[in-house]
Amino acid sequence: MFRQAKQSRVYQDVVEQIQEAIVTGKLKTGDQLPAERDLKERFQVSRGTLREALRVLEQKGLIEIRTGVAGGSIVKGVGTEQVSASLGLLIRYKKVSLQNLAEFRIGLEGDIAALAARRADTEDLVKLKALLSAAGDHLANGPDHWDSFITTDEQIHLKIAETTRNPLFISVLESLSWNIHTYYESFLPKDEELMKENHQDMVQLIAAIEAHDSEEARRIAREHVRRFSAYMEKQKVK
Amino acid sequence: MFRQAKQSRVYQDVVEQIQEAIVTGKLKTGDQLPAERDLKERFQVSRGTLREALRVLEQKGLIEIRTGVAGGSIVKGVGTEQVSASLGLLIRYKKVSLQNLAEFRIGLEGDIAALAARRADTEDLVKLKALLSAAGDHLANGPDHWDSFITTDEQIHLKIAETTRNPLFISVLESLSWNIHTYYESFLPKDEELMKENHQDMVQLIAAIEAHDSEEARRIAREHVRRFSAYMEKQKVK
DNA sequence: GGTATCTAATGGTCCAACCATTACTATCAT
DNA sequence: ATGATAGTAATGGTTGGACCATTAGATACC
Repeated sequence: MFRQAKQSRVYQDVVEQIQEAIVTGKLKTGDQLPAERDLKERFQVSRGTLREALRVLEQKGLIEIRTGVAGGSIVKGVGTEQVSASLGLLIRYKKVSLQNLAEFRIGLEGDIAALAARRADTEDLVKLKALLSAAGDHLANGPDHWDSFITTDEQIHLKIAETTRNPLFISVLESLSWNIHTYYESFLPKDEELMKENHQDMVQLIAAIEAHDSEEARRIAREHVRRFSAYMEKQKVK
Repeated sequence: MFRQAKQSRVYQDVVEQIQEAIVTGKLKTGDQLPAERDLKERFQVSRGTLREALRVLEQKGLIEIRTGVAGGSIVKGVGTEQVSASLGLLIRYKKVSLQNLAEFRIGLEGDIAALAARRADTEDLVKLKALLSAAGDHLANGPDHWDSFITTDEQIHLKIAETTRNPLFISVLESLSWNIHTYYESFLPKDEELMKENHQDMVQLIAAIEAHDSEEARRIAREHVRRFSAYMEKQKVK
């Protein structure tokens, strides 16, 4: 019913004023805030208090702070990084298992593929095919290029997510990929046979997207993630 | 290829040490950190620097700070609040539309329903039916109880998510619901006919879950969210 | 014309003091 | 005894001032 009474913490007021200016567009991405010693005068607070406010804004991803002359706080706008970061923290804290991640990802990538198949335009397809061909090259160039292959493979997944034009799909997938990479890297497939299979999946998936066959795209994507995850699970047991 | 070189900002080091202790479980929810004047000695930093670190941790939702004797920093653990908050910022900044939310939710709830149908046990079904019956009562009691109906409806959705036993589904759905409620509350359906329809959807959905018919559950859930979202979109235009 | 050095502005850190809030305690009136 | 009241001390919140570290631009030098 009621919210907690407003805490009269000075720095919080400073945070709100600046945040509001950014969210409402009075401050635009790239704009530079006055120097700390100026701002402290304008807000009539001490420098320490002002700095606590800036720390909070930085943590929210709204500003970026650089040192040196001509340094200072520049406005970053609002991006998806914070969603990814907080989701990542949640994953680590809740000790979300590889299996949980995989299960979620199967559904997510399926939905993404289905939507992408409906919305892909020529430009999307050009970029996807370029990535696909790059991945194929890396695969053909032998074991030394397998890391590049895996990186490119991830880029393909991300590009497909971008094709949905929906920032939610993009940032959630980003966060998931990042977390899998960071915490389960050692289980990633380093097996040539499997990588070839993965590559074949991608070829088929992109073909389905090009044909705007959304249910087929969903099916392929789900099967792809499922196989990939099963392999990782097997690695883990070893 | 390379990540940005580690910035030698003292407060950042303090943040990482405390955050690591929390995430790895050395510090548990409810634990109290030493007083600022103690901590500053342990980390060998000034009080100002320490406070910047605490501000960041507070912003991340990892600790809560209370004033007064016996006050101090207490560990909060990691919840979905931060994910919700950063998502909320994106919504306000107009990077995520109601349509984006709806689209994402259709996929998510479909996957959740399908999984829930596979995993629901007797206990889950008992709870779901209890909620369902409560929702039916609220609906029958007239307009004064419509808010209760909506609340109960959300609880049903959440309970279904819990039935998946996967914290990712639960957290993401929670975060989504919270944001829809907060930023699009005025578009929520207040129409009796529609609410009855929603309730019917729930009856069917839970029946499908009980029958462990996962694809049918998915279909119903998707259709349900789709209709619900379409109504909200229409309200918005009005 | 290029290179090295200096300069000044800016963020980062530290210190010491005092204010504001609040759980606990001692006191006092009933 | 008991309940209200005032005092006390610990804790976070804020302030002002000083100095350090970093860096873009100006200057001097070769």
